Amino acid sequence: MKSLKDQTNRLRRAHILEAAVKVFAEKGFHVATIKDVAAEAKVADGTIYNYFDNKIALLMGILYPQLDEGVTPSATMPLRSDDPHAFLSDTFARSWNELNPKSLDVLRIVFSEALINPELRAVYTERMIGSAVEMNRPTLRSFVKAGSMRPHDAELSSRALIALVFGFVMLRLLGDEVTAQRWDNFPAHLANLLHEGLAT
Amino acid sequence: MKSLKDQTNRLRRAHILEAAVKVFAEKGFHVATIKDVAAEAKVADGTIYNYFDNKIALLMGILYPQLDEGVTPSATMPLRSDDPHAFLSDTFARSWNELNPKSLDVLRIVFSEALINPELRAVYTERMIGSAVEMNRPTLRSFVKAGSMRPHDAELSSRALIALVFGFVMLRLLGDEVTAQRWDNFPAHLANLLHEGLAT
Amino acid sequence: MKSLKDQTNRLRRAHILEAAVKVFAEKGFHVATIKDVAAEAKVADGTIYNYFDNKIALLMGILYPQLDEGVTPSATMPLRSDDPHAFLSDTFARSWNELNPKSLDVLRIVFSEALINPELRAVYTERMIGSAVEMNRPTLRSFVKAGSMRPHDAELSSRALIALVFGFVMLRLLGDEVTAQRWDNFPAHLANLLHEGLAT
Amino acid sequence: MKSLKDQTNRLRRAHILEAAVKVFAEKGFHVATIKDVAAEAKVADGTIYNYFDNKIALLMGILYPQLDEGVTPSATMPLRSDDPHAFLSDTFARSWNELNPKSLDVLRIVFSEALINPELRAVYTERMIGSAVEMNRPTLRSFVKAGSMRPHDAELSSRALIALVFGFVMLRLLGDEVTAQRWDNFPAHLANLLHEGLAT
DNA sequence: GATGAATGAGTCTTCATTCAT
DNA sequence: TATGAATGAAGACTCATTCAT
Repeated sequence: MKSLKDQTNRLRRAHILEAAVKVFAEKGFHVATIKDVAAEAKVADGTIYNYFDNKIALLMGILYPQLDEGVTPSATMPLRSDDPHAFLSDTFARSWNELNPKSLDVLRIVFSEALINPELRAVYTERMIGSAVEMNRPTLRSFVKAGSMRPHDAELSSRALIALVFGFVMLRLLGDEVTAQRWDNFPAHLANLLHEGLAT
Repeated sequence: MKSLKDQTNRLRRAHILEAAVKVFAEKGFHVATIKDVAAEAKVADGTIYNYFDNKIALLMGILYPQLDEGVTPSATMPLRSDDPHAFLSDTFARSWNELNPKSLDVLRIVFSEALINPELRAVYTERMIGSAVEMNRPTLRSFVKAGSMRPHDAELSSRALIALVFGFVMLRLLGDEVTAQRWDNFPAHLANLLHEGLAT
Repeated sequence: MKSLKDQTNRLRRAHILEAAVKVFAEKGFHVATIKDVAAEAKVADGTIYNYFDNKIALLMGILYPQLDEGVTPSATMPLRSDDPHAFLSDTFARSWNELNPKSLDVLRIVFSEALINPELRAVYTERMIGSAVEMNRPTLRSFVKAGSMRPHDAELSSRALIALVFGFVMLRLLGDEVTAQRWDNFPAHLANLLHEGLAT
Repeated sequence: MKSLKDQTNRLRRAHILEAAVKVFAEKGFHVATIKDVAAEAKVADGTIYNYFDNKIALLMGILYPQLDEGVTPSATMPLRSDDPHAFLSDTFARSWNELNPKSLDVLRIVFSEALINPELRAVYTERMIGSAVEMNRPTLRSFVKAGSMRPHDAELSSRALIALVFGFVMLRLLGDEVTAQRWDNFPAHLANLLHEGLAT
């Protein structure tokens, strides 16, 4: 019984969150109204307040699952750490794999808001960037140590990997057409670029 | 006489815009109020409307000078295009040179707003990304043609260069501490990274 | 169920309109504030916007029922058209019958606003004056044709009838005391005046 | 010297008033702004305040000359009081003579404002209606006494005369086309109508 | 729990008025 | 005296939130 209620509750909550993601991504958190979200979710305004304390709680509800997963999560995709090129390939492939339309909508909301909301920024940066760095830096260091990568500052390079992903996300979210059209070509291209360099 | 009034007018306009940049960067365009901007500029609310039609005109006033310059502008910094490594160094150096605190504030505002405002996005993307690509792609292609870079898709690589810059801007704006602390190390590091690659 | 909500809705709407009539008549449309109307209706400011799009919609809400009726409407009062004197008596009696305090308030608002608002003027004039003329002119003509009135230009006379009514409305609205005190004597007096003339 | 200054002062004042009449008649007193009037008069906003205390003083400046004259003034047009029909003719002719475009503009402003402004209404009614009645009633009474008019309540008839004029002013101001087109036919028509009546 | 009308604090914007030049 | 920029009070309108049904 409790389980059934719980189930329904969870579903309705998720349903509202999904509507919120859509609406916030389209209009922005501040411009979108609770009425907009309610209309999208096909519930009454007041109903939303049965599942979320207030408008900001909606935003957090969108943000936190994302935080729980990290930006390069999913045990579903393995990450080979034995070979530098494979590692780079896997890193980008994983990120690209995560970047489906839904998560891009979420990133649109999160980026837009985190840029100007210090609290959100603090939470997000620590979790997302932190966990991404923790994932890359040790591996890069181990490659250098093992002599399979040339000596370089892994702290900086790990940031470069993240920056590349963030940068491409921005290019997509800002509507760059080439980025969108050739989206699937980038993981391999970037892996090569970083592994081989541009020099002859 | 006309010149004097014009001068004062320009100065006051610029003064208000500066206040707006500060306030919008701190609170975000939608959360910041005209009263906030007026207080920061130490003028009355109504005075702002002597210089700008409405709140959105303030945003555009911030945005357009930026657009006029492009993201990698400044005839002040030359860009050597004879040598691949020099070109990459100059490219990043130039971008980093542009990214002073004031322009980062502007980017904070523009990114945050462009992510959720299609019109702004259209203008910004076309101008900023477009002009940046026009700057990189032909040079990359000429290097490949001349045999001083290994063959690669310049369309993709030019996006990668821009994505790196955008990505690092995001890392800074999102408050990543390492990025801030080691900010000045990145241009050289990135130039090397892209030129030599990580392979041994 | 729908009927109940509809009913409440209509009632509240009418209640707000009534308050608006009172307030607009007292202060004038432009001087009266939404807060004034809300206070008179004993609702919050925002509530008014649940029933009317904006302040002008309130004005139109006041105006349109009036327009639907015409200035000399009401099937309740018959208008004898067999005898000239009876016709004149009925015409004025009818108008006077319409001119209760509530409709005088409405006329105060409409006249004041229509004098300086071309759109309102166009709508009002066409409907109100037009329908009044359509009512008088044919009858006057038929009386002339039948020989029960002396020959005269019915186009001009029909305007004179309307002008008399409008003029007395103005005298009342402008606060002329004699007009107010002897209000009920005018229909008969005017009918005689126009029928017999002043000549001996 | 003083006379010269005085002269200039008077002229400028009149110039501003003229602009105010035009602007107020077009937009209405409350909708028109001081800036509108200043633009029409081709002076700066502040200049108006050198000649008038505030916006309401402008309105009064428009109104008072009107009051000083009364609505049926002008010693220029004689009013024959020996013969009923001549008297009626002269009365309407005089009124019509006063109703030039400029004074109609003034009446548009005054009527619109007096309808909703009790103070203005009090002043206006007392002066305008009062003086008009003083002009008609005694003459009507004398005609009755002399037997050149049939017995009737002169108090009511004098109001009817005024109401007719006011009513036709309203018909014009509200944009009735027939009234405008046949404007000059009304004085004679109305004099006949009231003198002879409509009866055969 | 769901609903959606009511609320009223908060915002943008206007404009009469002032006053330094 | 003329000017017109600065002022800030005031008003239309929005919308997150509450709560009676």
